[in-house]
Amino acid sequence: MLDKSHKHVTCATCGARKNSLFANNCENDVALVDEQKSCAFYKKNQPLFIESSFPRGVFCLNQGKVKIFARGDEGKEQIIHIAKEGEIIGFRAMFSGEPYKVSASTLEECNICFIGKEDFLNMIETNATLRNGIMKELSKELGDRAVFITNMAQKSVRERLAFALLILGDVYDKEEINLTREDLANFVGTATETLIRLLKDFKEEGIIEIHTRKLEIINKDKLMHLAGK
Amino acid sequence: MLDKSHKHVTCATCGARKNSLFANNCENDVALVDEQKSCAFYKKNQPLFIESSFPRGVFCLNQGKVKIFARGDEGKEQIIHIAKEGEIIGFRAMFSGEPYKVSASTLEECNICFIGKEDFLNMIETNATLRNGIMKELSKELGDRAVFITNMAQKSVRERLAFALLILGDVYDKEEINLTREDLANFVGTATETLIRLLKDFKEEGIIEIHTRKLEIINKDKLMHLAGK
DNA sequence: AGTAAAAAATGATATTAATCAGCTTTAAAA
DNA sequence: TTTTAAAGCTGATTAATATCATTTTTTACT
Repeated sequence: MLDKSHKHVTCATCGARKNSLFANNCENDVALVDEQKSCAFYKKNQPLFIESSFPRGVFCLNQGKVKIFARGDEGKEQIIHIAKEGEIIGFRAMFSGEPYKVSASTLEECNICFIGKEDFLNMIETNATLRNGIMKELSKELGDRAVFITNMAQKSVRERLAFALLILGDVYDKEEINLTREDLANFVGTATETLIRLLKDFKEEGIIEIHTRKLEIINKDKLMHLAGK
Repeated sequence: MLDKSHKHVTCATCGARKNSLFANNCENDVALVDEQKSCAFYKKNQPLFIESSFPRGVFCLNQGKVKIFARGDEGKEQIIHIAKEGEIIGFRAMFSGEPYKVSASTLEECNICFIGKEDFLNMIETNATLRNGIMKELSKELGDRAVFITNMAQKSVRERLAFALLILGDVYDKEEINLTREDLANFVGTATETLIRLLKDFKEEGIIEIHTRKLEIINKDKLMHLAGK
């Protein structure tokens, strides 16, 4: 259970920071930003920002998981990414000059800090290490999305589910994967019913175990083989 | 018909540059790079670089069209983007530290200049205007790809074709869209046969005209409506 | 111009996955 | 702890699109 108070998470001692873009060469910057930033506890299913609104800053995920998703024409969510502890969320829109093209919402209880646009851009402008890290991250994600698009276009739902479970296995690390069937379907890009049937297949094939809503990967090799990697 | 010699295209007088990321505040940089860079004429269907190789620099498209694509497990191409005059190609991989995740190949005769990695990264490091332009571009593309993924997951082939034709209408501007059916299918993410049938439908509905292989958009409004925008 | 190869087109069929409707279990709230 | 709502599950049916086989047209080459 998380600490539900709004008390400040100090960057200097933040455990998530060592896995973040602020890990190296940012001590001075985070010390400065530490007083400006705000920290908050988020309940499950609370929005951080929504598509087509304008960004005011970036979010640092200290604890919990956050889904990043776009909505199709009929309002159906397509989950693009699931962010975990240490990730900085929403920095893309800092540079594009456009409104958000995606929305972000908590998947569980989270602790999240917020850094204002001015402060963030200032850091980017003056700290080359941080900036290069950000550029590297933007570039990596761009590459990942080329793969994502290709998978969507060419793989079957079964293959995409295998791929998705592998990604989620990393995101949830030692924990069990904990998403609603609908969210998982919206990540894979399929109907909820289809997803449920495939999960059952995977279970019967000894690939996963289903603990009510939580999923445990039993046979990662088989999953990799299925995903075509 | 293009000039087929390998003669140098001088940045200072390059017509494509004014529509490029090198348009503003780059006179000094391009003057320096002008002597280092190499320029070449490319025939149709020649590769610039291929997936999983390591980048040595970036390509400036002076004239012609270039497809950027990934290959699925069965080798089928998924076209991610079609670049036109003025675009800088392959800069993502300059920053990611990874090999290329996509391939690039000419769709027609092209004039293309090549700037080495060192020179390019130097410019980025020292020219904030250029750097911000690059970051903006990376960010914009990242947003576009979120939309692309969502379209792939949620739209029908018919809707995606409409969407694709709108994009291609911009890319080819006043010219007619000039792609093989297979390339178009690989952009839309469908089978060539399905694409051909849909093109026929669009033609019968008065949305496009088919001049053998070239396509002309007749009713852009209808296309926008179909694409769900 | 004539020929070969590539691209485009068409028809028939198979397959995947979506949709719809109903039912059960789990979680949340009164 | 009972009630209600949400999430999960199942079966039947339909629809969209891929696949396969073949023919026609266009383009490139000698």
